[in-house]
Amino acid sequence: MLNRVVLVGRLTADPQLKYTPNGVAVANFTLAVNRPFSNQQGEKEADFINCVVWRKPAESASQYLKKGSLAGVDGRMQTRSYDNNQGQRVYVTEVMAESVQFLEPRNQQSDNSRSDSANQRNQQQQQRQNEPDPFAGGSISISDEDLPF
Amino acid sequence: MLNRVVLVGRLTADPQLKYTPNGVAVANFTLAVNRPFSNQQGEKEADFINCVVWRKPAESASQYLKKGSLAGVDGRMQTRSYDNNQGQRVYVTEVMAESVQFLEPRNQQSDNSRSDSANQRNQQQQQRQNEPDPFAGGSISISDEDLPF
Amino acid sequence: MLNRVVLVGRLTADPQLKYTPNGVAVANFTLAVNRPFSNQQGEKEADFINCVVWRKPAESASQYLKKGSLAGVDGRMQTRSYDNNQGQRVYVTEVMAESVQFLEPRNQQSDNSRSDSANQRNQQQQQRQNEPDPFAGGSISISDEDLPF
Amino acid sequence: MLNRVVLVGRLTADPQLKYTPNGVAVANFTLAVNRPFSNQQGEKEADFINCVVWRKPAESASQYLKKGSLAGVDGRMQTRSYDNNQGQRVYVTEVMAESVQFLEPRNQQSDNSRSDSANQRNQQQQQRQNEPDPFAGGSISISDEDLPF
DNA sequence: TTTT
DNA sequence: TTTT
Repeated sequence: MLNRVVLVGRLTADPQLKYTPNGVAVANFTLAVNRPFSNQQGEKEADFINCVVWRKPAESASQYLKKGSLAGVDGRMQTRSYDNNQGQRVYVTEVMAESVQFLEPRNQQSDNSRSDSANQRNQQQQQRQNEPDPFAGGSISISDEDLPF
Repeated sequence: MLNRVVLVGRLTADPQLKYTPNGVAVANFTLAVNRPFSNQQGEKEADFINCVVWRKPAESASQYLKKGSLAGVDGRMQTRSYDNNQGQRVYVTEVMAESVQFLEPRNQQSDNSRSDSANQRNQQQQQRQNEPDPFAGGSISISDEDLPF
Repeated sequence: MLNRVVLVGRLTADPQLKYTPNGVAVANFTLAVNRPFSNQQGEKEADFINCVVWRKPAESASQYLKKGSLAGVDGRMQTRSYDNNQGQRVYVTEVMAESVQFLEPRNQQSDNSRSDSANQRNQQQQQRQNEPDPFAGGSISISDEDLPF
Repeated sequence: MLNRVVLVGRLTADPQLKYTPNGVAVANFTLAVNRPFSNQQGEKEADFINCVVWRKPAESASQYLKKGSLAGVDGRMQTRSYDNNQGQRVYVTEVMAESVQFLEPRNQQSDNSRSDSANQRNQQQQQRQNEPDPFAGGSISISDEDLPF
């Protein structure tokens, strides 16, 4: 039962870092992966692939990646479903990234090139690391049951 | 912009073979790929991954695979969206299979073990091959614009 | 720095199970992977790819696989070199399998279909598991320094 | 019989472009792919993986890549053997790259940052493209029989 | 809801 | 809507 995905593409937005009620880090981001060939109208197309990362690599991704970053992902495809607020079942396919590569040339300068939301996220995260907050992730809906291992 | 997926799993149902208005074969099937580990409730879980194949391998898949068959897929992840009849945008992620492997031990007997729908499909297909029908795929909604190349 | 390999093929011989001086299991086997197309002489060709597995999956591979078994491997390519007894440097490329799939239909009967060397190996292994031998792997040249992690 | 490899690494040297007697382009290069973890001595290690590309992507690789370039490869593992001049059989494992990605940020300037051998190669290549030389690849030992398709 |  |  093999299940392996490898992607290289660019983030469509800054990664979103959250914490489960138990304090486990999860980051979500979408990779835009350009298709090798143009379509019949001669347009360049891309696939937009949702990725999830857990634990340490989640925090690294959130720290080193931002909108537009070139990144590589090695992971597995996963599917799940939930009922939306209109009572309809929604099916989700995403990539559980086991490792994330930062393919952007190391940026020697300070991080002020970072997008605003990335800076904000970063501050929150730093805060969290200094004082392990009992309310960590308290208001978010991800659950420890989604943990891959 | 790498995009590569490799899967081995079992078909949840017989493949669905169709033809575009131009007579190009497309087959759809879903692979159930069991996860390597049990979840926190100790249950075995699986991912259900939708696959599409075009042209010759579509016809082979439809001929050699049926519900429950073990198959390998080598392809790319693709995303698309459409508006459903409630006017909502639905996002779809699927695997465009470039090659499909039949991992079931070659079945030496006649094919009467085949599920009913597989037999039906097969008859249709045979008919089609004998008399290339001008209405081929006439009533289906897939379009030649989805062709990968 | 992505490095990912996925293979499905047949073992050219029974796996070889050994133990490092520290008692860590390693298995070696070669997968014959048929090429998708025939060559210019119309002959079917295959690639013969050396694989290594460590620890638990090494013991499982040695237990469940034998010459001719269909198996899937998910791992990484590795290279190393050594000096042979003629004093020449030999370069080796192999696949470090992180997981091995047994794609043969579960064989319900006893294992007497097993090749002789597989049975032998198996006996040795069983012995080893019963009385953890201080000389384990004593006479073999693999080293704990090759351990992947 | 799946066989899929995806790599991201850096070229250890400029690619070597040659032509078969029939004028088909082949490029060879080695990718250094850093391992994710340090070894037991705390040293960072890398795997050095030989790659071959044919036809158009061979010429692109030779044009856009040089020693040190970050590149991605999507392809298949291949093995072959030959007898060296000491009459010994040498076994070779390499990656047949079906596609090569240039992951270096597009270099807006002229190409004078190119290594000398790259420039030389390039000139030769340009010459070849202008006047399709009857002696193309005349002195090299690669054969059209190695062509993948 | 999409990236360079 | 899910396979052995």
